[in-house]
Amino acid sequence: MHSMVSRAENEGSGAHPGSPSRPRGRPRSFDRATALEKALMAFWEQGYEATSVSDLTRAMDIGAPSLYAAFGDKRSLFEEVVQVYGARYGSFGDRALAEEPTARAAVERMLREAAAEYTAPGRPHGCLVVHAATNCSTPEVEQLLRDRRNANIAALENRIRAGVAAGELPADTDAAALARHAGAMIQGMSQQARDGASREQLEALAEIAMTIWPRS
Amino acid sequence: MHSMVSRAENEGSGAHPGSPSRPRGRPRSFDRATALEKALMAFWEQGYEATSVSDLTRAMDIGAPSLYAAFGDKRSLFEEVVQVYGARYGSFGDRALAEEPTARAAVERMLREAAAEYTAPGRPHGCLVVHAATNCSTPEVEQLLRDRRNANIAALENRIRAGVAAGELPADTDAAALARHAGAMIQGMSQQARDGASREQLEALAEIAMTIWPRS
DNA sequence: GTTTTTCTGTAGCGACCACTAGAGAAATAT
DNA sequence: ATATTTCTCTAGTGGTCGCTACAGAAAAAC
Repeated sequence: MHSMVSRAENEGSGAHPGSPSRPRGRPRSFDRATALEKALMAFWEQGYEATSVSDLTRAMDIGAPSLYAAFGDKRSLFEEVVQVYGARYGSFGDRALAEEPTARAAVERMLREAAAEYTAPGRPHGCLVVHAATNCSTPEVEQLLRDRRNANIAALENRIRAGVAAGELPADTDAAALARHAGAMIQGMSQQARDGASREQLEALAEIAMTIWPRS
Repeated sequence: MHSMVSRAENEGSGAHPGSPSRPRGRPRSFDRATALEKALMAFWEQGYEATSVSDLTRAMDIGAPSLYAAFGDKRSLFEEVVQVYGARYGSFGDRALAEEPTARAAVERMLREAAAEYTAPGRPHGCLVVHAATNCSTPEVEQLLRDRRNANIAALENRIRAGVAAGELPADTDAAALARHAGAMIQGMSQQARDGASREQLEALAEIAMTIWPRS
């Protein structure tokens, strides 16, 4: 009888009394979004398997029963974390694809932003989606992240195809291969960021990678 | 205390009596090299953390005490596995660097061979060194593999510098960035192989990556 | 043969894993 | 006030983790 997501989230702090749809019983004593952010950082830094529920309750500063009441179980919490991560930290790629006028400019911006995102100070380096998956003994989690990576490559390919159709790239451009190359660059840069590469090193990498593109 | 590597390895089966330096007591009933190969496959497929000692004893078909007597502990066994992996499956890069006449040809061959190696049938896809590390709760193991990856990039850079010195590449070539790019390609291809990319897809990727190089 | 050395199988160690029952505390509604 | 609802805390569940003590089996040396 797990209760699932029952309440209406209480977007703000929700401490003011007399609120329209305030639930009946004792309100929870921690901020759900803040706790979720702490869980995100823990998973991002250590990966799914290596982050124990003890780690999570310590990082989120709540008891285990509170965690299970608010988020279901460890895997549900992680899936919610991946969703928040995609919206908050992993959206630069989609933004570049949507906003830049040409595919080449979009990919160039994507690679440059990845260089910055993956080495940003104050948070774990690299990409949570790329790193939290490997070494995972729970197949469903592994599949979840694998699907996301492949979907990103498919999105890249679609954007490149559109560029070809628009005449900004030669008609014989191998869109699938170009997409895979960009995907590999992203994944390789993520790995190297974990291994200590600096932002400058990754930017040099991104610049070089762009020279494979046909000149506009 | 712990006996470490005491015996002289008994290269062959060692079953023939009257051998010169046969040890005194009961000989072990399994072939050490075969068991090590089984452990290699298990670690390669699942990663370090996700491969339990139970998994290992089942794959190697020996009891836990035999495993500990022959290999020390789980981490020692893994370190030996990494060593064997490097010699047996991870040497194509070093070979390409050593045997090809130019740096460009070496990297091109390295990328093409990676496409084949990382998707070879009958064994796990991708690179053990890249994948067995992430999500690892044992810092020493993580560091061991990180050092190996960075050493590979350093080797690439050295080879490229030599190519510049030999006049096969322009004097202003950014050797470090070229090396990082190739390293990222390798790591990205490894990741994509894990995610289902075919050999043909990776080969197309490698071919494209080579166009960044100045034409000889 | 006996003695010595080493391996193998059973069985289990303490520690940690993800997870939860149950009781009391704290807020609501009436 | 009382009754109701929900959260939080303590404590502990069975399960698996990496690892090992111990006894018996199997080979060597003598």
